[in-house]
Amino acid sequence: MVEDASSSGAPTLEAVAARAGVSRATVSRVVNGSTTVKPEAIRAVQQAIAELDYVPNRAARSLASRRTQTIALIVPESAAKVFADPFFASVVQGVALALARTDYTLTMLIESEADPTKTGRYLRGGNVDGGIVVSHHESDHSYVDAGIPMVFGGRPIDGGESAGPTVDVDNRNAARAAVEHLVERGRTCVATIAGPQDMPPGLDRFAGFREALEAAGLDASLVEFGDFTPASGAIAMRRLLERGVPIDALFAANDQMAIGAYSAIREAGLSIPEDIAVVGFDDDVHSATAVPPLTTVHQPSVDMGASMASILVDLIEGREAPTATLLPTTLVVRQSS
Amino acid sequence: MVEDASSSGAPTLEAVAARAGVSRATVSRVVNGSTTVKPEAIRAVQQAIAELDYVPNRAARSLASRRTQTIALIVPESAAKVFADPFFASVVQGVALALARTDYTLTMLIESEADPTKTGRYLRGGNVDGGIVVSHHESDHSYVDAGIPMVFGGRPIDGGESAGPTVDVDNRNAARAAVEHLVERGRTCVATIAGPQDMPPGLDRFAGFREALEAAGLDASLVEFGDFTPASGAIAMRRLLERGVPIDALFAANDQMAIGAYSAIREAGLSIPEDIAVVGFDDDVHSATAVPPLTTVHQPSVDMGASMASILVDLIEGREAPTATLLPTTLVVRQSS
DNA sequence: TTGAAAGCGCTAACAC
DNA sequence: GTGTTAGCGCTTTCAA
Repeated sequence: MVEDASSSGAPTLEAVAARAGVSRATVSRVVNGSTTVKPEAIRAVQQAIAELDYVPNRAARSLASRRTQTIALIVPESAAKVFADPFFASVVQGVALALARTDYTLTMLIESEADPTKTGRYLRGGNVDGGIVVSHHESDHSYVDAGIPMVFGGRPIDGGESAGPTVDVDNRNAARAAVEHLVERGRTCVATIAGPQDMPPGLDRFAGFREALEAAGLDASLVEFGDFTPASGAIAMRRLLERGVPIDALFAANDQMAIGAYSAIREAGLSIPEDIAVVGFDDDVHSATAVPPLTTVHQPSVDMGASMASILVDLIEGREAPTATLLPTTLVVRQSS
Repeated sequence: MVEDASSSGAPTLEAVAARAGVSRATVSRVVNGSTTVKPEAIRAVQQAIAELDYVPNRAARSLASRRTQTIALIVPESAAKVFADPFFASVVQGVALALARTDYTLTMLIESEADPTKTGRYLRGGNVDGGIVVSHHESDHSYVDAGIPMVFGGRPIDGGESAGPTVDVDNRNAARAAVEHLVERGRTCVATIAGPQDMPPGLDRFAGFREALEAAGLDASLVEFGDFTPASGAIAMRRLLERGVPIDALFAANDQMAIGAYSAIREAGLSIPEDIAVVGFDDDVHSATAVPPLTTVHQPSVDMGASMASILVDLIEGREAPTATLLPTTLVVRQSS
């Protein structure tokens, strides 16, 4: 179906102007919602736009306005983890959904391990208006001074100044509350499967664990480390059990490791929660349907993504934005504790 | 740090040309790998590019060349599922990784339910060179004739002509093999939790289930439907058990529903695989660490994403590409069967 | 093999 | 309020 015999590709602003009987500038004004246009002109333009099925060309708009209306989502190449981890997946989902309601477009930037400077150069090349970083594993944030606004998920590694606003949950206090819950249930030999200690969530949840036990006067030496994967949780749990000391509760730094621990606990012929009560962290999709359903710390992951997106948009558009946003967690008590 | 006192923002091609002592056209040729440039000129330009830390401006390039070097990843607004589903997450990961090795950029397009035409208009607006569609729930693919190449994950709904190349696994035969495995293990009362029957994977896996049982002369009426979520799996399993007829095996149309079924089976005081053998589909991250580890059909999800990406790039660049790619599945036998 | 020049489709002063 | 006029930074004929 040919819309306009004289045009070859998509209709241009010029075609709209001609059809509406106004100048290109006026069409541009209407498209961009300028208030200084006569109502009748607005109507004429809108009708022409509809008739022609006109869509502004992003590249041209961006070139002329020096804005790209594009936001980069920066994920590490070890993206396996980013997407396999339901928590990150929800954060991404939150970002994407929030942005879908704006005029911004999301582009995914995988940090190439082969060429670590690629990401930074792309950001500095004026191709995006801002960036969202959803991992903290690396401390080499060479893109921090990309000259454009950046928002980070999770607090920066200690010592590293935050390069921009952060959106996070209070991991330490949330972990502390989770462990206190175990203590209140009468558990006295509480172990933990901590996360990697080069990542803030790993560090902070571990700190919360220790705080809770020390406050209760309990031993806090039943510790093994995992890398947030189910398999690492299973391995860590086996090591804890092999110590041969009594354990009546476990705090896992995330749900995936908790689920991994489930299998090790079962292998050992122990039952949950009778022999060992388990609490996780994240409240991912699988925790509610685990057997038994997992008590865990719920993080508002979709909201975190949405917050990051809206903070970034505020920054890009020159509005004020909080430099550190802490979203509330809640302990979801199910049958594992 | 000011690289070049005379320039304000990022260095332009013009600045590179000046520094290298050549024309802008020559710089453009070098950047785009033209072979008709003298080696010494190439070197001079490359050095200038390095010194200036020059990055081509995408918008300008796209405007002039009428190519965008951008590929859209189109996901339904019910993106909750897309990202919560580890299978889709891996597919996306495969797409992203494959594209990271090319000059193409991935932009995520969420199909707005509020304005269903938005996606189509964006695609038709010349903003991307091609699109990858990773869901088939909707039959309204209004973007099929967006005038740009499109690649689809999974075969189209019956009747709907494929609007472009598809990448898929042979769901029917894979399901059939999974069920045959149960039959070979001596199971005779095989139930299934099928997926939604408006989605090809749901349909095809169900068809494979029936085929296998009919070929074995067994009853194929133990069927309940779920929506691929763990919760729906649990509910469906409960309904199956409530029928009061003997069941000694279950084929779930995906792992998430299989895991959901696990809890219903346990609630009923039955054990896996002694009382009921279970086989899933997808081989997602959790299946190996489930208790017991789940026997399942492994899909090469990352490869599927990568295939979609490379097929799309071939199409965009005018190369031939297969219209239907079927990737191999393998039955991973673990302890649940 | 290289340069000059003409746009790509749009925005943004600046006049009117 | 609206039109005119320059470009935004790059690619791409066309000549040389």
